[in-house]
Amino acid sequence: MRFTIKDVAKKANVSVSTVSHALNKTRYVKEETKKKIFKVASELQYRPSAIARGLRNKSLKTVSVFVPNISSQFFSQILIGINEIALQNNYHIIMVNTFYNSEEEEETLENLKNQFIDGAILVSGNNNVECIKRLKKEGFPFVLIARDIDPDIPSILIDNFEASKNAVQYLSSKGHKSIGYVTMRFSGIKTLNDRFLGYKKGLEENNIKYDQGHVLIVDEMMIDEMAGSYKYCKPFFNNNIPTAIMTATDNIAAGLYVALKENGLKVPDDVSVIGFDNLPISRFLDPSLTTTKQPKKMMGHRAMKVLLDLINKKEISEPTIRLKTQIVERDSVRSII
Amino acid sequence: MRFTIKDVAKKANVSVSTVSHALNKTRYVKEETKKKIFKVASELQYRPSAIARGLRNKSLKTVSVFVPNISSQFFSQILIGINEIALQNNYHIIMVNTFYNSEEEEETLENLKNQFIDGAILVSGNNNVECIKRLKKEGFPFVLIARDIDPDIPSILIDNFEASKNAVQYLSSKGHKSIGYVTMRFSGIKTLNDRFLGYKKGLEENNIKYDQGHVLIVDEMMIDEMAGSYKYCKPFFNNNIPTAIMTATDNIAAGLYVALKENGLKVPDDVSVIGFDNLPISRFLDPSLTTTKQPKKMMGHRAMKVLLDLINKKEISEPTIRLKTQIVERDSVRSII
DNA sequence: CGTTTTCTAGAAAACGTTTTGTATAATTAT
DNA sequence: ATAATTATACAAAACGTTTTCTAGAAAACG
Repeated sequence: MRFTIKDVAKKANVSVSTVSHALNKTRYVKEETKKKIFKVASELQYRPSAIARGLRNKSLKTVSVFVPNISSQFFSQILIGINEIALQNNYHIIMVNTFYNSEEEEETLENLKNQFIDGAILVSGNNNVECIKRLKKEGFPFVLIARDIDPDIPSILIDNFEASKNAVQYLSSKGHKSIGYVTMRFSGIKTLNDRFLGYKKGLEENNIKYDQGHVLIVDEMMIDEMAGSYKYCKPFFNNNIPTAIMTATDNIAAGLYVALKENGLKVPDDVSVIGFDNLPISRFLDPSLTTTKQPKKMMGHRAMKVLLDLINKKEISEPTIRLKTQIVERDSVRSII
Repeated sequence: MRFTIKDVAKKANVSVSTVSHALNKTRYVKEETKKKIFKVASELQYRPSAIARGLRNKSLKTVSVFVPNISSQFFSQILIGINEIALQNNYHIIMVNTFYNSEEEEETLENLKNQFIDGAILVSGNNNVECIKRLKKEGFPFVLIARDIDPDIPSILIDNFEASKNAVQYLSSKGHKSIGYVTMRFSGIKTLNDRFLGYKKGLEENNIKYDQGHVLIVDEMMIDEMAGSYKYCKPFFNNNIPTAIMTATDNIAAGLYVALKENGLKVPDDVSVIGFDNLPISRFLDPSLTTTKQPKKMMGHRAMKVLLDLINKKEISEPTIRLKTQIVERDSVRSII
């Protein structure tokens, strides 16, 4: 059995409200009385019920985080960042793994909204623009990460177009004139679409002509990117090999690695590979993967901070925050100049 | 603004209790009235406050899951399993990432306990036996995964000793007579200790003498196993190489791979490697990693099911559940017979 | 000395549900 | 025809807090 504030009040011979005020320091309470209350509270190991407090204050100090697939390090790293700030502020995190299921995301969010959580962070993945605009209209506090929908909606982003273009530029500077691209289907996911557009723009700026035959856009890759990438890349890159291949994520690159290897192609001797994300594993692939770094933990930090501001009705200066990316050079790209 | 049960009652011209009974089907309500209530509820988009319900029912249908490091696929796969069963039962999950910080785990758990969550699942990692025994004594519902403390405490486990012994047996059957071992410091973590003992027993049973010089026990590897493994393995395996190396986890193997490579050693030509866990990435390492499979998702399933039983005060037949493991053969072990 | 502050603290309302206790009308059983 | 049951629905209590109202006593002020 747990003790309630009533038990403390009774044992300390004071009223419930005095206990509350003493413990929360919300009013004058005589030093002596205060001492007694603290003593009794500690004796009984009293811990206020978060639920009761939540009912009264209309807040459980809880937010939920929606991620498509916690097993991808891109999302888990973001989650770690979110978690750190949440912890500092005594907030709890309800984790929801959507597996890219838009409807379920919406349904769960609707259920939690205002009846449980103070706010939400939606990470990447789904494309339910309507739902998100509705949230915005309702004034429900939420932040997007890696989901680019509307500049007025608080979002933590990178410049995918620019970053992707830069990666092509990088490959070009290493002498590559035929550059392939592997991505998953981006039905309306702006993040992925921007990367693809950046790739094309990069080609253009470096006078490389776009070759449909070097581009692979894969369905059904979302949940298990590595496996999906492997499965579809293997036949695709059997012949007709560019000198370099860009991938939309590091996980895709990991699958590509195996496909290339099984096709008898060595990275980077036969073909260079550049990824995107800079996941922790990228350093441990063989060869270690050159990639574009996204500041994942920082994105989590910033998102949670903005969310707290929204919850506390502080002014947000700029809804959309764009963080810097950076190419991390490792061993998967060969100079062929 | 959100509507409450009162709003529904008023608009439907009935009492609050009738609304509650109609919606929850807990008492006779005339068909006609019922229809009206449902209609109004849907018009107002009424959703009962989980918090208010939680206060009344003393349950928010929420459990918390403590994992050491969500960025490791071992934990994220377990989490996915837990999540699936939780979702089916309309339970929410509060995720807590402990980073192997025992005190913080204890503190957070103490804060959540009985005042918020209905139960907890503690995954691996820490060694706070006292705290856990106390939980047990208090009758608080919780389940351990991969944390072997006491047969009376509900736990989902594998037989680490046996599995590890089998791995040695497997290597021996491939002709290996010198077998190294890499693990992290296991100050009281029985799981890891058992694996090590299994390794030693395996050597013994196969008439291989234990060689201290082939065993590396690393501190400070917990949070980032791959990086830690790499850092310590590189100098260690510079000379004095066994023909095969076992690692306590796949992540450690991934770090070892890079260390070996940088030392000019090829897997499996120069040295065979066998991991433990069968993480999704293991298939995509180069060469793909032979390893012992733990049924991670299933462990999550079972744990959550047992936890629900505990919460609902159902009888638990056998507190400790041991699941089967299995060696997954891939390309990192060479036969040298 | 009377009046205004300042300490001090209890009573009660409120948060939004669920559930128990009643109460009445309608139906069925005896 | 009367008693027992069934169908129906409202009022009120309870869950454990926080906060507002109210108010007495002590201290400061003029």
